[in-house]
Amino acid sequence: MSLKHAILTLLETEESSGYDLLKQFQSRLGYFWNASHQQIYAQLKSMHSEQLIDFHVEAQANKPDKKVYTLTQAGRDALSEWVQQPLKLGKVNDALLVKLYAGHLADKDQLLEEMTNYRDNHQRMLNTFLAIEEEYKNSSAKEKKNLALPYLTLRRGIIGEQACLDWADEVIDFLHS
Amino acid sequence: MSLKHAILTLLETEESSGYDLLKQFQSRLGYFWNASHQQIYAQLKSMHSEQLIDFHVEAQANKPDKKVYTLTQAGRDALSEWVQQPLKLGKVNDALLVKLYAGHLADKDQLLEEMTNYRDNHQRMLNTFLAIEEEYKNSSAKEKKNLALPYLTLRRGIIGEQACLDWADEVIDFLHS
DNA sequence: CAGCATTATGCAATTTGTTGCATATCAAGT
DNA sequence: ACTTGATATGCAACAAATTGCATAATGCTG
Repeated sequence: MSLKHAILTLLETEESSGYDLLKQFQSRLGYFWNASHQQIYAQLKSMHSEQLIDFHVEAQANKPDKKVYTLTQAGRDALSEWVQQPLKLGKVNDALLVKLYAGHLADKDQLLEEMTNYRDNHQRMLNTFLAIEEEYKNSSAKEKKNLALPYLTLRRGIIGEQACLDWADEVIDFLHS
Repeated sequence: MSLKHAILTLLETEESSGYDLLKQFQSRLGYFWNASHQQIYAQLKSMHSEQLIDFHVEAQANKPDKKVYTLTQAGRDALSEWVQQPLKLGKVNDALLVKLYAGHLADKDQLLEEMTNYRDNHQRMLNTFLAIEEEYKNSSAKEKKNLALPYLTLRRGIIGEQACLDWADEVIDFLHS
């Protein structure tokens, strides 16, 4: 049940609507968490009923109203308690690897297409992350200090995506041979 | 619903019991799939009711009996159909990154412990994978050809674990400074 | 021989996540 | 005017995963 904690973490930095959270998970935080809008709205509802978060409705010019959520004290407490608990190891479930393992059942062109598609996706993510890294590098010393930990999570994204690309190149090379 | 396909893939290579599958997911296939024993046994049951797999009970000396599952023709068909379908992008849910993002709420020593623990785990995985790679490299040309695709999935493990270690070192360096 | 780990299997309750559907506002293009 | 796309929210049915419990045989260690 860690979507809860991912949301608490984001709200701790800044108040957001469900839609804001969705967009963050889809873009710059895509590396460490993914969730659908249905999941997010449902989670926000249940967190509100647990009084971990509060909201107010904000009217916007040129856009529909939104519900902006903020942490309550209980929410802050729950987050800091969670941060102090040790984690168990994360699960890996990578369907592409399963598919490649069973790849003799598909034809080479299909695998190649899947792999180049995979490579393109990760290249796109890497570019996004590198752009954010540039922003960070150009920020003031004070900002850098404040953002040091988020920056390290970004580094995970960059290093991980680079690894994806290196591997994809190996596989594509093999499939071409 | 891809545990199903992961299991079909493994059974396509060799017949196995639920426990065998569990052990594979925990060790050499840990990189690409994880599942609990409850999940595996339940999945096998449902796949058997769908007639994708068959089993026979095998008595063992010095160990409890086991149910050894094999693919049926329908199972083979389902697998090769799945391999031919394009995948959607995998989800990432990395609680360690969430925690690091919110790391200012924990104390440095705790984060350090979490990170060194993470590093150790991934070092252990990397060592396992490297040992398997050695085996592969020492196998015959014929074997190498047969195992080419599984070997590429192993490479994903190696490259990915190395990336984990590189990143962990960056973070640990930072936390020490 | 008592206690613990490993092998081997499973059920039931609950929590999470997915899929499909539904609604509504506003901007921009055709 | 009409359609498409982005913003913004949500419900309901279903599938999948987690957690807790339960059983049973065997091997090993003290």
